[in-house]
Amino acid sequence: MAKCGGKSSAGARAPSSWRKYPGGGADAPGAEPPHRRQPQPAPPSCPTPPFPLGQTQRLTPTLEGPLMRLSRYFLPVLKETPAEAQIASHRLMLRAGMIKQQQAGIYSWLPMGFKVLRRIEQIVHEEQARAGHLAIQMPTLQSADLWRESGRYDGYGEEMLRITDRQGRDMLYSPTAEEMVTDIFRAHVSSYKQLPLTLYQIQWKFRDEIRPRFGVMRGREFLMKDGYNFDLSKEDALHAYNRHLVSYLRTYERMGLQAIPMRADSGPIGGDYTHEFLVLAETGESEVFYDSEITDLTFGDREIDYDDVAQCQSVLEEFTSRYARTDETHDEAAFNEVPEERRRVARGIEVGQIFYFGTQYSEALGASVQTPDGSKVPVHMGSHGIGVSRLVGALIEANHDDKGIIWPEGVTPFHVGIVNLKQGDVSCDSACEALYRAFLDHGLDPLYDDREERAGAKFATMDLIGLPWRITVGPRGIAANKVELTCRRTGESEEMPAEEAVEKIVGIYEGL
RNA sequence: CGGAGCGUAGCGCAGCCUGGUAGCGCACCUGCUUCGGGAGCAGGGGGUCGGAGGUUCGAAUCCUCUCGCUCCGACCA
Repeated sequence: MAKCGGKSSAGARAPSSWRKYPGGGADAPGAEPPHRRQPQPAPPSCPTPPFPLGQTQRLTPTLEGPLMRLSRYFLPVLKETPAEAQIASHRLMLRAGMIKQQQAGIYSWLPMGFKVLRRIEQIVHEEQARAGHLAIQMPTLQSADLWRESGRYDGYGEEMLRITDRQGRDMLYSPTAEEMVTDIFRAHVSSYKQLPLTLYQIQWKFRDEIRPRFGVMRGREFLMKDGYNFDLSKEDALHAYNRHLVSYLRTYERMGLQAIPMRADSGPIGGDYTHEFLVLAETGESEVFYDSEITDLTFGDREIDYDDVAQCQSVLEEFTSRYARTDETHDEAAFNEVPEERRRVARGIEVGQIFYFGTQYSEALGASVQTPDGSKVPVHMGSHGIGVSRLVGALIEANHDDKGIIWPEGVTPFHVGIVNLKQGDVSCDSACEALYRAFLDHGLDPLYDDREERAGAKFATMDLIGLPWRITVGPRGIAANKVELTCRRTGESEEMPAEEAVEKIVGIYEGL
């Protein structure tokens, strides 16, 4: 995204264009339809669809249904830790068979890792839709000419991967997309009446880092949600800025993460108009300084009207009123005004960033609109990024123990693991099958460990891959009509009838 | 880009210094036993020793070049 000088920040990547957003992704169940301008009254005689809307986009059974049995799945777990992995998330992602490194900073995503990536994407899409933003998809390969127009082709430096095609045309693998989205805008928008507009995509990016490390946390190829707002005035653009801050708070919280907005380095632009979102973690790359009161703030289930300027402003003020800065912008004097017992110095992982940068690109690329008085003005813009692939690493950094990953319910690749302790035993097998089908019927993703393995191996695998809930089915319990429900995070177990366990798990996920 | 290190079976490693035609653990395959926290025994399959060139009767081992990866620093979503 675009600090003005051309360096950018924010980031992560997401799987690409073929990924399906059933029902349009945006209107996920529970998400209000995106009313960007005026609410549209429903067409009077809209026929009732033959199936309940929203249901089709629940999970992905069509893609993976038959493969949720571990015996048929592809989950290449490792007992030993590959030598190159230094930090917990990298180690655990390799051991849990989520990723495979292909080159320095470039990874393949194996089924379970890819599933987590898609869960994160789904949340991002739903929250973007809620804020009224529109999903698009731009190419990863872009023409150098567009970047010459903005002046960034020569300015960007070695981080940009430059490619030449067979005709000798200069191209590049996009590290960010201000130029291209502005090109789209200028081609199709010419009136203030078409504003405000916010377009975003979830797309793979490439930055040729000198030294990739920490697995997907600092790769060269990464999946990122990058969004761009177009507004008539600075005032409107600052509302877009606030709106993004609010929607980002919601987005991270749904993933089970606390990401603290911190005043960031705005580069040559100056001003307060950029915030980074940091997840506190020992392995974070940034040193952060904050008032401990900031970590008590949660978004909760408060109602937000994203068109309400005052409300978005007040949320921003609430979440940015305490001292919270990275080492880039740290101000020792201001920090010292925080009561000593509340001063915290820690480390954080940057999982997102928002900017307002004004008319830098709209002027360079000629993106302007006509105002009511007939004059032509360049639009005010901002850009915003969420590091989707990086978030997978950050989530694990923030949620693991010595046995493995502990997924928050919001992003877990499978909602529940079913462990059959005695494969081949008729009563155990049928109890597991019944559980498995019951979860599928409720729209949940179960992972059924039906392998011919010993109990210890199955437990170790479940602990490693970190599903939040495990149901253990053994001959002992089945004789008493009981299964065991275990919480991965606390390790607590409880015996209960299978139906009750299903009910409990379903209840937990319905409450999300 | 500066400094350091490593490439030997899918993974983790030994062998290299002191050249003699490759080994261990895990994983994998077969059988038997075992079966609520990564089982035991027996048998078995799998390796252009990153690549190229050189020295030598002979190179995983010595020399040169090269490619890849990792770590520290600088940098960074």
